[in-house]
Amino acid sequence: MTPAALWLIEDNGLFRATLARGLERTGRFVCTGSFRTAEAALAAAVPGAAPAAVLLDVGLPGMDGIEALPRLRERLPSSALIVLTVFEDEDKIMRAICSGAQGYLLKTAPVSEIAAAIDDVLGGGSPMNSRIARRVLELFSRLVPPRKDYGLTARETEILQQMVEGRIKKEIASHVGLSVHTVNTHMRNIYEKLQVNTVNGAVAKALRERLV
Amino acid sequence: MTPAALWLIEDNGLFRATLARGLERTGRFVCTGSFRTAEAALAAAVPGAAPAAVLLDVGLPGMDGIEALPRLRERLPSSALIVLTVFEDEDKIMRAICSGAQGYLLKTAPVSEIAAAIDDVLGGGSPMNSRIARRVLELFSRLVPPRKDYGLTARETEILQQMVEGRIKKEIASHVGLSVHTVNTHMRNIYEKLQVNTVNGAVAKALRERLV
DNA sequence: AAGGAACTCACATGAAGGTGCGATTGTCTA
DNA sequence: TAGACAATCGCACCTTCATGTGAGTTCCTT
Repeated sequence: MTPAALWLIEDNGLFRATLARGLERTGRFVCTGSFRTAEAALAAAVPGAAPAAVLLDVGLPGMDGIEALPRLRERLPSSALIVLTVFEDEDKIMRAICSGAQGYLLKTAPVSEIAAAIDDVLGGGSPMNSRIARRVLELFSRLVPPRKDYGLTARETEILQQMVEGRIKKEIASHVGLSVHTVNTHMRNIYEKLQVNTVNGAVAKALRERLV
Repeated sequence: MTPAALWLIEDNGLFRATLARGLERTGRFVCTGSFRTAEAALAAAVPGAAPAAVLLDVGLPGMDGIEALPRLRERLPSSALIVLTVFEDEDKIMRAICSGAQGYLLKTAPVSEIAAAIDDVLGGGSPMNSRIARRVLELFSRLVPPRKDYGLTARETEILQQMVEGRIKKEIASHVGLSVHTVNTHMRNIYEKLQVNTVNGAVAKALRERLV
């Protein structure tokens, strides 16, 4: 099996060289690109020279690793993008995940582990720390939540939708073809059922719990 | 450290007993509940007797493990729910993830590994197979829309968050330690940047586009 | 036929919000 | 050094909202 082509994007020259040597020594990889900044890598990212995987540091000078992700993805659609991090900032990693990286490795991990993880990614996996995984799952269940039943009637749901659209009572009334008074009454009932007492409370609850 | 209370829900009596014995032998766990069906576990799930974690087989007679998840979650809100699977059916696992399980273990894994994974879950992690993780990430990047940048400043974002919490200007002011006037001004700027002109419009936009 | 639930409309009042028109203070950066 | 921008605070005026209290209709179930 021929070695897989890798790119490294990492501002620390020593770490970059050490990692490159360590990975090449496994015989499974060859570093065809070595960049100090995301800008340099983007400039080199032309079709035809795409590596199998890109190892990308998040803490880069100039363009942030997270910012670079979507652009790299655009220019290297078939390369696996793997984020290297010191794992302090979970939020950064969450943003990286949303930007379409395939793997998240700790810079502190031994080379053998990093190599195994790269293989894993190239084989269709996404190795990730279990704590990160938990964060992902939590975000996930917020995206796809079990919608509770507050016993809203059809009319109430309709008006709640209008509220979520950002309309005021008057507008809702004319949209739905009712008097403001009626809309007012429905909103009271919605408030009671959702246990809130402002429009934005109701809107927040509706959107969070996917009631609409 | 006192052992963590576990429940096992698994129809195969032999496997259940073997697993229970193996886990208890580590000294870190004690099996306080052992059920053949999800229905039996649900009947026993009363407040006060909640275990630290529940190990739940997906392939159960009667009520499916996946169906049982949301109900268990409802009755045992503070227990970790861990799915045991033979890992053939990724789709089942995806549905389990959407139902709010915290961990996914292979039934074929050695007891030591299962024990380590339970510890991991109890410690706030979610161990998962890297192939599953990839599936999750793919689904994720499809669900999460690219967040637009409205150029909100740090302060504005902070106040927008408070708005989403349902607080009124006065409350926001005291929470953030500002005068109502300042909060007012920030809200105006938020409105302009988000192209809205009511709290609930801003809240709706923030939640929809995940600005907060 | 009785009862309940959903839906409709109305008035009034105090609280909260939206907006026009100011101002001063820092901290960057061209 | 001038200018841009974020952040802070202030007043005034009108709009919109929340809520208490009422009542009439239709439709479905018991």
